[in-house]
This record gives sequence, structure tokens and C-alpha cells, in this order.
Amino acid sequence: MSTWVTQLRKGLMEFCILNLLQHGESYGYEILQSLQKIEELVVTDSTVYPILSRLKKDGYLKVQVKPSSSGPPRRYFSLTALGRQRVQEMNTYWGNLNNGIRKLRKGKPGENE
Amino acid sequence: MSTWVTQLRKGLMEFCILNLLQHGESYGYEILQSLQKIEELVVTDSTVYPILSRLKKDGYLKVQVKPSSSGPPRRYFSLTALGRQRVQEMNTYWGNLNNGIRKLRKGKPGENE
DNA sequence: TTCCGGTATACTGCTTTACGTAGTACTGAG
DNA sequence: CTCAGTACTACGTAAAGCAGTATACCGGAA
Repeated sequence: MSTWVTQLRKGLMEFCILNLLQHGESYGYEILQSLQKIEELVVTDSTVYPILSRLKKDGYLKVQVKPSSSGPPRRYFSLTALGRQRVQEMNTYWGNLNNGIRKLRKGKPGENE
Repeated sequence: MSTWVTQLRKGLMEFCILNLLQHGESYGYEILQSLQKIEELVVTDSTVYPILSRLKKDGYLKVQVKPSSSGPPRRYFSLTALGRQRVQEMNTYWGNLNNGIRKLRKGKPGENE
């Protein structure tokens, strides 16, 4: 992966995972596969698991372990209230950021106020 | 600045600066001020200068020093052919990335193919 | 005139943080 | 026993940002 993309992803994978979990609980391995389906978001498990731990530690996710009939028990993660709020804020910021960048591309900022 | 934003910006500031320079040459201090005008892109000079050095070292920018009547000489940066190509690619990637994230938010990826 | 403070302009060292590679480990089915 | 499913960790790397440095010019005070 180009080094730029690696850098660009910082913070972004966390953002993606939180957005994914808005659709309902999921576990690491499944999240990983969901992300594989979008070319620009392909990641490895060593990226996903640390993010999940971090988000849990910070109170954005909660875990519930459930047995799997096809492997070790799954750790299902779901958003806490704090987590839902966080995604909201992140989505807002992401939108603004995109607007900013669009402005930047259109013309020098300040030329349109 | 929230730590998330700091991380999110990795790779992004470089992207922004290259896009800015598509409008014509500019020097560090001026680039800095152009970015200040967009709330989400406010940055300090200690972020901008290293990026400019890096981009020059990698052949994406070229420099031309010109005297200033109000301070030390300015180092004007402008895109090289390679640089122009790079911005192009980055913009494409950025567009795809946004699509991917939009998909992620709409529904679990894979549910719409 | 000389000095001084402020602004324009440029740079660097060090810290912090997240992604990614590589490696480990355990469970259940065939 | 091997393979897929599932989870985790150690370590290296690279970019953003804080804090500090340095130089050129200008306008006002002494």
C-alpha cells in the first residue's frame, strides 16, 4: 500500500468501524470482511482488533461474547450511547472537512466570501 | 485539537497543500494563511514547512526564491509535472474513498450488489 | 540616529498516535 | 491433522503538532 494511503487511513479506520456498527452489533472477523468488500477500505485483522480494543477501553463500544459453531467464541461489539454520539460528531466533522477540501479545490479560500 | 482530528489529518495536509498549489505558486507563510481560512484545515507552520520540504525532496514541487519587501526572502513552491500527476491521482483516490464511506454508512457493504 | 518591538518568513527536534507486517494461539469440522 | 474461523500482540514507520530558533524589514521611541 502506498505510504500516503497508509497515512490517510489514520483515524479513518476507526471512523469506518464506528459507522459500520451503527447498523448493529458485529465481531472483529465479520467487520474485517465487511471492510474487505470496499476496495479503498481493505484492512488486515491487526488493524481492526487494536481499534476495537481502543474503542472499548474508551467507552464507545461494549462487548458481548457469544459462542460460534464454527470456531472460537465471537466477541460482539456494539455502540454505547457515548459511541453513538461520537459517530454523530465524527460524521459532522467529516462532512465539514469535505466541504473545506472542496472549497480548496475550487479556488483559493477567501476568494469567495 | 482532538486526537482523532490530528490522526485524521495525516496525509490530508499534504493532499490539501498540493491542491492549493494547483492554483499557482505560493510560499509557506502564504499557504499557511490560505489554510487558516478554512476552519477544518487550520494548521501551524511546523506542520506546513516539513510537508513542503518533503514534497520538494520527492520531486513533486520545485522552488524559486524571491525577495520580499516585508521580511526574509520567500520560497515560492510550484507543482512539477510529477506533482500535477500526483494531485490527480490523489483526487481520484479521495473521491473513491468518499464513495466507499458513503456506502458504509448507507448499509452493510455487500448488501447492495 | 540608534534602538526596540512587532510582523513576515523560514526551519528543526521531539513526542505522540495509528496503521500495517509478522507472528501467536485456540476452537471446531471434516 | 489440517484448514477455516476467530482473536490477539510486538514492533517499526511515518506524519502532525508543540515549542523553540533564526533572520529580514519597518515603524516608533529615545
